[in-house]
Amino acid sequence: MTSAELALCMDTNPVVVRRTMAGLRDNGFVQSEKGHGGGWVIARPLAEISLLDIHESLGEPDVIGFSNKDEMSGCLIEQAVNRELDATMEEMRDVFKARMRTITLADIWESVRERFSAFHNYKKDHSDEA
Amino acid sequence: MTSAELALCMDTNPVVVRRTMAGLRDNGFVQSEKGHGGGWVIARPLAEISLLDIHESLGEPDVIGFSNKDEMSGCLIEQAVNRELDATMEEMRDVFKARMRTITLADIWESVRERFSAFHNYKKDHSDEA
DNA sequence: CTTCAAGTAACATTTATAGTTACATGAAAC
DNA sequence: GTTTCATGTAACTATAAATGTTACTTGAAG
Repeated sequence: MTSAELALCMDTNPVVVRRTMAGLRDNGFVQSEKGHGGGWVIARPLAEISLLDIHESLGEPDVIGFSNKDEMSGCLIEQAVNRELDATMEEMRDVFKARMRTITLADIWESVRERFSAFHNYKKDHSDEA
Repeated sequence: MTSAELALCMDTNPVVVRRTMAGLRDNGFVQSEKGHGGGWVIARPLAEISLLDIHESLGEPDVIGFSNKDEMSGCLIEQAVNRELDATMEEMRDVFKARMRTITLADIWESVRERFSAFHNYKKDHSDEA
């Protein structure tokens, strides 16, 4: 698919798509081609791409919604609170990574297929109603 | 202490202090008085104020640094990813709350005292050097 | 009745993220 | 080969959330 097509799907801009995909390309998860017939293809089996791979390829944006206002504060109270918060943030990041590591795009795709089947069967079972 | 004094300590603005303290006051953890000699006092023993109490009093700002772009998306793939992310976010929030619940201001204060003593003893032991 | 301090609404500033424009690079089609 | 299509990327703009500020009101003590 081209960046323009992906941008349409994701309701965003082709340049944003390219920026986002750049990290995935650098890490070998997708490939891009210029010119006629160009665009993006997935470069590895879905089962070999974890959500953690993607997160890391996107530059590991911090998954914690708070941070120490001043890491080098001279305030002893602030330091004491920061020690607790730092430990908490580490534990939260570990939880995040542990989960993301185990989930692959193959899992996501399978999850999509299951839901789609359920929807399809529901429609079939109820097609003669009302 | 007055809001102005606290603002100086925290390198911020008196109004910001009042806004922030408002939730703590509404939940009974601090009290405020107007006029001469007014200001803020802590209304309960430090051991009875947990970091979770404070977090909740501050309106439970979300501790997760990411979110589902579109919770009601019709895209089956986005939904599948969101199911995984939602479960992850829940687990991360649980980790956060579990920790914050067990830490009280008394713990923080004790931690400050320990560090201060260590610093004080270090200075005493090295006061005749250089 | 003056002074001090919180309460609060309205506004301004800042910062990070996302979106956009513009142009360069390179590959296929004609 | 030159036109077309698509990525690569820098620079700029817009948007939104958090924080800071101003201005004014309420209420208590001197």
